[in-house]
Amino acid sequence: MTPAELGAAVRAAILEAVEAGDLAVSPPGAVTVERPKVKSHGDYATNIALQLAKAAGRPPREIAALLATRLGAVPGIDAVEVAGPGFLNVHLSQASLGQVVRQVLDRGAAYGTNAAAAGQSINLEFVSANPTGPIHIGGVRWAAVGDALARLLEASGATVTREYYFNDHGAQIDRFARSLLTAARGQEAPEDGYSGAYIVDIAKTVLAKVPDALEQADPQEVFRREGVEQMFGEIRASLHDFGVDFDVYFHENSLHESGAVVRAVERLRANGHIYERDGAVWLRTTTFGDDKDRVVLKSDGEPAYISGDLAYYLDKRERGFDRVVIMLGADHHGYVGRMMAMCAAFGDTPGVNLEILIGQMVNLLRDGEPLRMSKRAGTVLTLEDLVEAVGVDAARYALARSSADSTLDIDLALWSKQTSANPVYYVQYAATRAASILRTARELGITDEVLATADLGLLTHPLEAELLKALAELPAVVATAAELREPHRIARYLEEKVAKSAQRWFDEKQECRALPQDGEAATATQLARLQLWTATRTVLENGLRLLGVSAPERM
RNA sequence: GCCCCUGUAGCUCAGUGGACAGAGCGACUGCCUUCUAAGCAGUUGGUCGCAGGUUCGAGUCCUGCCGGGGGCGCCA
Repeated sequence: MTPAELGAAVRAAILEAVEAGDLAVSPPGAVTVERPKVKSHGDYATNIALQLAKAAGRPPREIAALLATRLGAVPGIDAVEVAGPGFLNVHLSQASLGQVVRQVLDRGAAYGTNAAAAGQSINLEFVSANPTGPIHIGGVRWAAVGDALARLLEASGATVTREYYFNDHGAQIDRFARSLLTAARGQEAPEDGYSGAYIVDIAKTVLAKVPDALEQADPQEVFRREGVEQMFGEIRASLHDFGVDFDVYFHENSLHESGAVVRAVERLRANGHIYERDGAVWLRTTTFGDDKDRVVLKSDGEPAYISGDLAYYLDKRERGFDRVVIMLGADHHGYVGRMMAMCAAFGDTPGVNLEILIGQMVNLLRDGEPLRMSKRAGTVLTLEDLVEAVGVDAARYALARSSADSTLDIDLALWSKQTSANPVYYVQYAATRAASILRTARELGITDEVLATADLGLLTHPLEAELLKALAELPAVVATAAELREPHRIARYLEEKVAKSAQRWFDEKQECRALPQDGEAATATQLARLQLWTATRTVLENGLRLLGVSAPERM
């Protein structure tokens, strides 16, 4: 019996009680059960009686007792106790616990997926770093977290488009182009320009591709066009090497060239939210809770930055996405108010049609001390540097295992350590251990056909029960992580629940050995244990895959 | 001044209103003839920043204060 099935059984018990006239409440839509921290509180517990007490107008313990009687008769449930203020503590039968293995094996790579977000069409925008330089650590975090979130949402049944907004319009790009031009001429970088060695490299590449670039009528335009394309190619390549590929790379420039910006402004004007003042065109975002109104078209006739966002949002909605999700760094949190107001001004619902996820900053540490990022001092850390220093798996895992609400310290010395100080290896090690045991079983001639006959009710050791319950949690963990947009929950679950209980089980070498010794045939219990190892390997693989991290066969 | 994030063990951090607050690292002690010791067990270590409030129940929700980070442009 899985947690979901138990929850359904509890709900059924409530319905029965209501029907029988024992309980006067409107039944809850779904009942969730949780794993109690204390062993004596059973395999699963629910506080549903406490929740129903008010509506029912009866003491919670009384309701709990009522439900306990009904639940006690459900097959697979060994015992139900009423505890404390009105908790229901449920003990499952061993045979019932073991069935989780069957479910994991049947579903395989699909185990853990759920339908919580079925039918949703989500556009997830992340990274979107400007093509004026390589992706540095600010963007790296969103690459890891954003891609993991995309995988989670897909695992919860949503259709997800990963999108990268390519900011190839405006003053920043002009500065970039000017910097390339001056570099090509062998001059010093302009005052407000970009300097780094990559500027010189790109300038050279452009010159190699367009030898007469400096002689053309508008050389800066040549460097803009070619340089941006070059930079963008590099960004795309390093993201690809990081395991992150986008479905759509959207060019801001296209919004301006196609007239989409003008159309978006006209749409807002038609909705009555546009006015003119001091020669500029304003969006009255204060109508929808923003601090102040925002200029969308500057008095010099140029579009303000936000106008691109207006058109972009509209474009996404017109492409059929009912949910537009954007991940931004904390340095952009000031945009949330105006973006939400913009969403409302279009007649949409902020928080539903538009969702903005703010992630906190990252610091680079050296010897435990924060390091100021400085191009001149050579302390800029790019995505490529990070991958080179610690590897894709360790980098993605470390970036995704912390809550995005917390600032993150990147400690290269720590992240590149191949020890237990580095949790990614802890999880991967458990996965390879499972693989190793299963490999040996095959070598001993234990075939899948033989394994399929295993009696999972033989998994009666307490450490086996712990592991079974850990494996049973994956679907709920995935659903919650997706719903809360918190991929780090997957990592913590893998570390603290799955890998931990698998390792403890493995270490019980006297009582829980899975492989036969001395050329003997495998016992029925050992076959069941091998199936549990197979299920464990599957859960670790599925969980790591959600984070974009590999589950190696060997370490 | 206003807005967002944050404050939990010596350090790094989990903990979507539940029961006795957890993990890793560090320190100390054990465990390799036998499925991978990148592992396991144990000991040590907490006024969950402070003060109120809501609740049967608060690390979690609300208010105020204190500390840390970020943001408040006709920049992008």
